[in-house]
Amino acid sequence: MQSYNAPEVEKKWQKKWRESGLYKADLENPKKPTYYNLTMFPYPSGDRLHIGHWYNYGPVDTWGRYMKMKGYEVFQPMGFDSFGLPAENYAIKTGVHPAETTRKNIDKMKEQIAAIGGMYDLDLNIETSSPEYYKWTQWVFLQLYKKGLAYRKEAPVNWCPGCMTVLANEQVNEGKCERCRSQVVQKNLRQWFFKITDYADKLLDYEGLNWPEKTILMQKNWIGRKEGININYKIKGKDKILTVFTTRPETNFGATFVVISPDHPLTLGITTPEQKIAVERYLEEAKKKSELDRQMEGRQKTGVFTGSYAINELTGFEMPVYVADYVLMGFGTGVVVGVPGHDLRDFEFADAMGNIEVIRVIKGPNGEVDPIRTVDQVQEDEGEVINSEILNGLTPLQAIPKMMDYLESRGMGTRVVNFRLRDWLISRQRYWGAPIPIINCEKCGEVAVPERDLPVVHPHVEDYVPKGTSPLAMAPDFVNVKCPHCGGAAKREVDTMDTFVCSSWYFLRYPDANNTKEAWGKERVDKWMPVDMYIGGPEHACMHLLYARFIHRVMHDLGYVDAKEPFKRLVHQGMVMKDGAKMSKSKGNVVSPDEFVSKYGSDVFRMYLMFMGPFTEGGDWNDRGITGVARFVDRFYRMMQQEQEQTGLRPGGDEMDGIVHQTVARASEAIVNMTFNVAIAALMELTNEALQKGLSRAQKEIVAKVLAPLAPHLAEEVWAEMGNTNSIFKEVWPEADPKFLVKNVVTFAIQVNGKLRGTVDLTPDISKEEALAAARAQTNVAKFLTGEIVKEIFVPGKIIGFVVKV
RNA sequence: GCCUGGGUGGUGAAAUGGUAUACACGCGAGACUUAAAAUCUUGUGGUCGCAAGACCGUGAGGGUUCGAGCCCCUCCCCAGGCACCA
Repeated sequence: MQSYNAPEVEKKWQKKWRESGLYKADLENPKKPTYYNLTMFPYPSGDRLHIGHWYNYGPVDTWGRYMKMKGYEVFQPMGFDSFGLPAENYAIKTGVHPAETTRKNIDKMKEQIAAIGGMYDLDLNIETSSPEYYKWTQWVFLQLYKKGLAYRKEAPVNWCPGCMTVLANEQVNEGKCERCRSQVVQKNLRQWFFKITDYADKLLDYEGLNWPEKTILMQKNWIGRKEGININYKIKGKDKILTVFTTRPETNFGATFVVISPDHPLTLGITTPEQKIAVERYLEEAKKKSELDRQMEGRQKTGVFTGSYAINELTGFEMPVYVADYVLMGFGTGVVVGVPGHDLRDFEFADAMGNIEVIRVIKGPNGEVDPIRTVDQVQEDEGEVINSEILNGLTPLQAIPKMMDYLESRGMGTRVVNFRLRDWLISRQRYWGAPIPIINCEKCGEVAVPERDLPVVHPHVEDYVPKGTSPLAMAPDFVNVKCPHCGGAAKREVDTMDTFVCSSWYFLRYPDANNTKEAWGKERVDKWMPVDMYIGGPEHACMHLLYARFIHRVMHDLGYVDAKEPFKRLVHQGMVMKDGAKMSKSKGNVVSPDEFVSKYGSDVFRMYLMFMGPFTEGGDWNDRGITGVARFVDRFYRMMQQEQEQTGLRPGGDEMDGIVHQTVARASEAIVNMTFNVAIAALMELTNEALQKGLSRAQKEIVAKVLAPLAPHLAEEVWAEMGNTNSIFKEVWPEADPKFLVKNVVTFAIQVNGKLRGTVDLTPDISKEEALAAARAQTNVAKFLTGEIVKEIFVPGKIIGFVVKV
């Protein structure tokens, strides 16, 4: 008997698969139902593939191969997200131009990915930094621009001093740069934005999507839709009106102050001469405060009285108007009405100011009606509305619509919907990104580059180290152009696009990657979109996955693609950690797959990663268990060889048919659930059994097919050794035949008062009476049936139970 | 603080309300071997017991049920997300 030589066998099949076109889908004329199986494309890294890549690409390929055997035309492409900070930073570090390092890294990475032995189509040459690709990224920009969805404005933006560029809100985490962890500062800059807020409502529609609830929830929270009402308050003695946004108008009888944001345009206008100096000083200080300072302050409230009063028309109460930096200009109207009795922040502010009246308008949990004095008495929800005339006796939930109707009918307010989502800031002051196809002409102003002039070629610049303004500005040939409109002297936009723009449409390019006339052909793409399965890390929930949905939806609205949503089913792989921490070079805890792959082979490594636990959960890496999978591969190979060197083993009989078909059922279910660990366990059990009892050839064929998606090389090898000349991946996934799943003996558990007292082997279709009798016959059961039997339980095939009164 | 997931042997982990701990690692014992490795066989939640078996056991405490890892309530811990968003 010959032992299994993984390195040799794996190389052989990888070559054969590549040559036979196993990795290719018939994109033009798929003859089977299409299945677009996609993993988030990687950025080209100078390092070797890490465990995270394998943890992702192995199981995705397993899924793709499974679907292929289920009869689908599977399209499983892979490209490279090659513009952006990782490539650029790598270039800065090595001192080699990013164009060069990117090229080299992609070529190297392609080889490594091929060595996994996945059926990824790597030949489509999708690289976001190639002119053939970014031409169409620029085209996408122009479509948005034409629709008024790309615009430029001066606004306070997040500036990362480490990366020397602005960042989108989504890229700021706890006030720090998502990438380099530098403290982000606010700057006023004129920048390009995509109007993703116009799509806020559309993006909240997840109908028909098979996505993790958690991801949907995260996006929903990020979009942050809030229904409320804008209430107008007159300023006493002034011809000015302050509009506040609130979602809790039912507490308005308890409103006793108003707070305006320091950034609000009316702040100084409503300040009285006596308060002017104090307010101006406060505004100065607020401006100086960094994000870090604010975090240090925590919830500690500061503020200054403006000297003005807003009139609460409901009560006639004259509400002092304060300016305070806890009120953000970016949300609602930048003005807040304070109900200190029923909002924690409002109470904290009132408390900090000292002389603000607190009125109770909701009964306490124990029916309290006395005034609220301390923070822990503040009652934010539930209860019964009191001291509120028309609303008395209602719950807050009932009172809200009534109050809104009331305010609207008297012209005091208007219902509005607000979102937490901000527009997507896409300009970057960095070198390695797609140029924004805009020309600034002194005469004509902002002019879009005509589509026929695309691509705006990314200029070669030697000094690309970030300085705070785009390095593209250092290329005079790039910057100075003729205005496409008037022919006069003009200058190009020098900022580049956020790489998330590049990655928000690449899945539309894959099926039509060589199209030179359009970004994609609609007919072709409609055959493949939406992506049937999209797999990637959960960290993209509110970035890539939101941006991609947005851009795709815009393209849908413009008629370029039929599908509304880009990703039908979404799965997040878990993260592989080491000693409870993220693997990173700085921590020095990076585990390289290479030594394991060369020692055990790709199949074993892939299976071990899957066997560690559920795919979506990831886990802590340790190499102790990999021998178990390696042993399984040897045992499996031996099991498959046994027949060829028949050693008197009985070719599998009925019993093995049952086990084989049960394995088919269990493994199929596990693969569909992405719990590959369970599928592998099922095959291990079968192998342990079959090594004792032997398998018939028909049984072996079934078993090889079940193994195929999990250990493709090994399965293909044993398939060939059985004398088959076609690829096992051209075979149809086996179905569990119910006739083999029926057992003629099942073990029933016998319970007395729910406690296990014995088991008994019976036919599955036995009658209740017979089963109960058989159970009673057991001495150990009879022992516990001393009292009066009040109930007898019979669950066919499973449980025989007695309930005894004690 | 709020919103999500999770807490099961020494370890990674299985379990449509029905025999908890499948599968694997590790460990113990044995076989093969001059020996070791590899491989094979076998045992392996805890306590008591020669055994049959009994009792306890899925983060803690309650509840529903003949029966709960699973459903309900309260709490603790861990991970992820959001966070002065009105």
